[in-house]
Amino acid sequence: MASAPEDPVPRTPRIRDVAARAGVGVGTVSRVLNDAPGVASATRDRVRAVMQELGYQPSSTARNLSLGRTLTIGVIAPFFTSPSVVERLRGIDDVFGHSPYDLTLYNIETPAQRRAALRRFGRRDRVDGLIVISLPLTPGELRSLGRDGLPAVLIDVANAPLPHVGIDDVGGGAMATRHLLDAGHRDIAFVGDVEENPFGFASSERRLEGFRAALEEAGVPLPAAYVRRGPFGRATAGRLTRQLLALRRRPTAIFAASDVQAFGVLDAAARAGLTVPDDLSVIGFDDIEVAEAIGLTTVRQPLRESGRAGATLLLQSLNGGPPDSPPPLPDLTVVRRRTVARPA
Amino acid sequence: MASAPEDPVPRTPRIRDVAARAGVGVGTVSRVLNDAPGVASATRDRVRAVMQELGYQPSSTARNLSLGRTLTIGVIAPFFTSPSVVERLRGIDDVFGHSPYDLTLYNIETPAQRRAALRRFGRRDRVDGLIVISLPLTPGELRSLGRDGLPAVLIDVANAPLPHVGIDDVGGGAMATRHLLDAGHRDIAFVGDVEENPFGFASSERRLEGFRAALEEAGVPLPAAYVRRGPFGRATAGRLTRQLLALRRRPTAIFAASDVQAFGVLDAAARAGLTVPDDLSVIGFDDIEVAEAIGLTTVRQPLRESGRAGATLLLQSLNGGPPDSPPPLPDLTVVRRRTVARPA
DNA sequence: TTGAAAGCGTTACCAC
DNA sequence: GTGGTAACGCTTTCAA
Repeated sequence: MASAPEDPVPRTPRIRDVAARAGVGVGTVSRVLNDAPGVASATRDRVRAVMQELGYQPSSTARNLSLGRTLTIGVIAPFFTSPSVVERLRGIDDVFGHSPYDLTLYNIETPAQRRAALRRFGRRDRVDGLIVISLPLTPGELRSLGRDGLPAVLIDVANAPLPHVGIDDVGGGAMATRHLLDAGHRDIAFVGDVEENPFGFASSERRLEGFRAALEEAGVPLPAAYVRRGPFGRATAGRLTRQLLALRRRPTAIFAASDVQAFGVLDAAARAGLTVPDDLSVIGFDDIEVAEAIGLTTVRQPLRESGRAGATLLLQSLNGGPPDSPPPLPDLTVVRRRTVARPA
Repeated sequence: MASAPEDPVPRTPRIRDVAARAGVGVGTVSRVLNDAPGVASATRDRVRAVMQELGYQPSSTARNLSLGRTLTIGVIAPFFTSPSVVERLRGIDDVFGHSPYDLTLYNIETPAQRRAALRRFGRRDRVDGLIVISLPLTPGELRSLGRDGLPAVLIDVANAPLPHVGIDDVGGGAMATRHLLDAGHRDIAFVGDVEENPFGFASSERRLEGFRAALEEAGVPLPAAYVRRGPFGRATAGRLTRQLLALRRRPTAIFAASDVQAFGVLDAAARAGLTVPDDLSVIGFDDIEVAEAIGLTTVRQPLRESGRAGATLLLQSLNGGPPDSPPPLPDLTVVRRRTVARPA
């Protein structure tokens, strides 16, 4: 039998449908919805039953508008599929995965995306909080964040008056360098990121700073040609390494500013017919998951923990907590594997 | 000089502030905002100037409520940091990264999270569309999606009346098996996922099906003990492999249902003092990025492309397009590297 | 070309 | 305890 014309068109029910059907006001339904006190338990049950019957689900958009919050956290990260970022994301999810907050990801691969993301997120009403990974903010960006009072935390960045979590890149760079020095190397080169890049990555430069300092402290000279920088990536690192290996006085060891770049160094060494670590020692930075499989000696930094720490910090300020100091991260350590040996 | 008491408290401007200041109605401002026709260009310019001056940014929540859309896409995936999922996410971002849509990620690691995610997202007003990766939906879940008419696409799942993109896992399993057969192996074992798991992964079983078929076709017997299944993961795969290697008649080759599991097989082989591929051949499935570094022979499936295809499909239906057939994916291929050889 | 006003679906305040 | 109603900030229709 076809439905009679007076049948109401079935549409997703609103709060007032529930109210009408239960014979109460919308206010009461809202109270039931939010487990607010001041509703007779008989009424509460009746309303609940109607909700069930109608399959009612509140509109989160409307709730957001009314409450002025969105229950979502924005995460801005460059190249979110790169291993180190994925690890940090995992840490963030450790914290927010069980919270009522959703995570909206914003991947940055071009300066235009960066601007778009900060414009879109830099507004209190789209997200309740912001986590920025490895992207130093400009003064202007900071200002616009501050204006809306958007809670934000920075991971792997320290250039700001915002709470942040990071590691001692300078110390880590020195640590890697000393490991090479201790193995007896004196001709040590560096492969890292370009100084000025559209994203403003800075960790490579800080690690280089530690590298220089450790060398100087040990009284080991550093030829200018031993410092090679290029756009982040495995392939680029390989190219830079080829230049290094073509030098008259070839380095016996290379410090790469990241594991991904270290893999590029390894590629180039293999292509040049060099055996690692006999002919060339290599040390990386990060200790991403693959590093173990490859046997890469590297400086381990607590990636996942950094995500967790940043997320925890944000959650605190979301809960109106005081700007707590960031929870301490595990120390950097050199993980000895199979790519560093004494020079021939 | 302190600001006079009559100074308005600086708060983020609303549309009516712009309207008041520009001496127009909010309707006009809205029209300017949306580049709608019917505004004198002088008025338009004036309004634009005021927006600039006030640093006005429209509230997306309010706009969403009014328009009945959210400009966000929900992505539900198990273990979103696992390499194959990350690759698919990358494909999804290829498509949506330049669209006005935001991507909200929902990571599923427990059955409770699964329920929570589908409840939260299975509602038209939280997201405009849904992408589900590697998670077969129950009839009930499908029904609730259908009711709200939420556009959804499935990746790596094919159990539903919803548009989906996937590969021929059965064929891929057979392909891997034939590669081993062609190398001369006759004692071939399988390491994969448990049949019944809380997430309902099914690709492992389908690959096993292809495995069985290829063996049967070649007239090669398959001892029951040669099929080992356990919870997904590298460590588990290692344990299963140890059991396999302890068998009286040890297999000379192992087909792992995924690369991650193949790494577990490799781990176990190394621990047992076996050389790969001399003592044991291993083939995986997926061809995740690490596979190349490790030299793992494997079946390549187009992971990133699958994400792109799924996202494209969703974008089409979001734009009110017809339920187009999914764009064709590249074929599966066996990538020969260093873990398969003739049996001793 | 423009302004006023009625939605969009909640929450929260104020009476009763 | 409960119902009515004014926000929340925008879009869109209807008149002028």
